[in-house]
Amino acid sequence: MNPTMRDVADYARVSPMTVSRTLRDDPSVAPEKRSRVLAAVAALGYRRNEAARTLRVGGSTKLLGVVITNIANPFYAQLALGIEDHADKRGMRVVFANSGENTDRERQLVQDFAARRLDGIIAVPAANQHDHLDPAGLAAVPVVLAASPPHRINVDAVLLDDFGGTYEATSMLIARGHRNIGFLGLPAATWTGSERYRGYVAALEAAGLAVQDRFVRRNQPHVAAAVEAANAILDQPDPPTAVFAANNRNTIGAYRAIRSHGGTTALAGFDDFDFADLLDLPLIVVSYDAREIGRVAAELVCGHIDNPSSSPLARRVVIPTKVIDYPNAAS
Amino acid sequence: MNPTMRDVADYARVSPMTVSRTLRDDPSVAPEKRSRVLAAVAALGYRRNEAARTLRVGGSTKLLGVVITNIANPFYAQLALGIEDHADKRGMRVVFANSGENTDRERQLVQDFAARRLDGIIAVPAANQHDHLDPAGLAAVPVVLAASPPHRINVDAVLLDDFGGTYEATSMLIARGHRNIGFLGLPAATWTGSERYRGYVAALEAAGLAVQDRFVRRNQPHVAAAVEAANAILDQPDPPTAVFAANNRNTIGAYRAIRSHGGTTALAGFDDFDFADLLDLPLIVVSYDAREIGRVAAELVCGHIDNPSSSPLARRVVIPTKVIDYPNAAS
DNA sequence: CTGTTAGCGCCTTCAG
DNA sequence: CTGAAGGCGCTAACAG
Repeated sequence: MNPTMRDVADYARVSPMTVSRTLRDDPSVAPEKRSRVLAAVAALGYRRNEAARTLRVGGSTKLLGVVITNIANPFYAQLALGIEDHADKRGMRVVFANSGENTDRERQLVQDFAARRLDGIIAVPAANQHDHLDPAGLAAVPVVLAASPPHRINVDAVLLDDFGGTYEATSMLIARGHRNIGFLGLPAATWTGSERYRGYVAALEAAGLAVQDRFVRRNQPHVAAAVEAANAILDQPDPPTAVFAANNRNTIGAYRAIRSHGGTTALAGFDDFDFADLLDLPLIVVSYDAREIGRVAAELVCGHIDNPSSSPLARRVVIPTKVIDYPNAAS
Repeated sequence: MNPTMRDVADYARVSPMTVSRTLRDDPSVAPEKRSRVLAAVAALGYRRNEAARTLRVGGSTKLLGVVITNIANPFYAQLALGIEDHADKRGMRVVFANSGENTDRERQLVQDFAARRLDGIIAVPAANQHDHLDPAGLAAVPVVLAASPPHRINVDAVLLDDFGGTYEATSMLIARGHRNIGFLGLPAATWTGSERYRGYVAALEAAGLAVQDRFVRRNQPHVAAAVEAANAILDQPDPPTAVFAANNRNTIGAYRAIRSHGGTTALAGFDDFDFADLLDLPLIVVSYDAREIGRVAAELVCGHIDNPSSSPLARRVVIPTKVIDYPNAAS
């Protein structure tokens, strides 16, 4: 095994306490012994066991747990960066875990985090069932949700203006003369899914247009399904002249479908991406600062860590969205 | 504070040992006491402190540390997924930290990981200086490198066929008749940077072509710099008719520059990406399974965890690359 | 300035 | 089947 403080003490011919104090830079250690200890540490390759220290001091683990659905989604990668930004400032490390949109796994993960006594948890819930995210059932570890408001539990949340962004982008399509607009959405059971759909519907209604169910598909779990759904919408008689896609997966799918249909259908979608301005068809996207969401979530959870009594506030922070128009000269 | 095992024991009117045994599913606990304990656990919201348990049992933390340069790079996001894939199978969690291409920070991070007694560390080194990644200086925590072979330390590594992929893609450009081929590279001090350059040079030489320094730029830290470098190459009299870009950042930069120069320059680049087939210019990419790199790295590090004596082998696993041609009808 | 005692939360060992 | 004693590695709280 690794050397312990006892070993160092024996080697330096002092008591473990002197080693402990030296390692803590306690000024009340005689310079001579201090250097003996340091030499012993170097000779033995000793490294203090932080876990044991934490146990004794009753201190925190300085670990932040993050449960997201999929780190490969650039949105979550940015979120992760934002969380790390803030965590780093406080000397904290971040434990990431992917839930894969599975609530059971999400529950498992947060329980594991609680058992490990992480200082706080940031979660992007896979669904609308949040009972397992209640700090009350998680050894009182503070929880902050991202991208979805809490359902029947009392925790903070950092949200995106899903409704506003969708409303604005859809309205832009309408302003450009489109009257029949398709919608590729997310499961209605998720907050994001229902809010974005609500934005689409509200924009249509504000313009006096009716929602046509034949133009709406709301459950495409991957790009291939999105392509298929978009094709189904475009293959109808009297198809829509524009499509709104509720996330990047659907935007990519719609893009492929539109391209194979001649590229004359206008497209708008939630989530910006790197190549949006390099594609060969025009595109409107709803953009936002995902990194900021992570940063704010980390701030909120750290607030609870610093002040454990401040729990029952259930704050909401909404991050704004911005619509960007990429004219992309069509082929 | 959180309830402890003592609290549960008192509540259930048994000894702490009985609680301990019950929580471990030790069959030698009377059903009646067992249910009393379980009830107490539920009533108090008790959760065993895994850190304390680990201390006593001498067990592992079941944490894997990962140091990468930037999780926002899709390559590292995939790598992260691969690592998690394997870690999950073993009930391990993953601590991610970004070094931001900074070796000092990288050292800080791995030392923090060692102090926390993580079971293993996977690192994508920021530079060619690896002394701080030697397990000997890290409380003997096993280390595996990804994407770069170890320099003067004795650890396993999972590599990419940087040379072969670049050679093949460059050769494809040559086969299409290009004689003057630009190169947008990475810092020569990094393994990846020198290997990919070596592949470019070897392909030229194999075809009897001379390397022309005026076509080579090797240090673009972000897309804007890559655009600038590509412009500088293309603005020369008698510019190259093709460009090889050594990573996704450079490919994007080159793409933008080529586009603004009329789009007649052929482009090949290391790293595939989502929209490669949706762009409005043809493109050749060197593709590979980044997730597999992570999976293998996790396997290797777990091998050392299971068998601590197997350290001094310094195995190398090379993940193959594949060249993909995206004809992308030009505008 | 330094060492001793005791104990963080849990579990191994060994008597009952 | 159950409990008491002791200790994992570290450090507060006291002596000296």
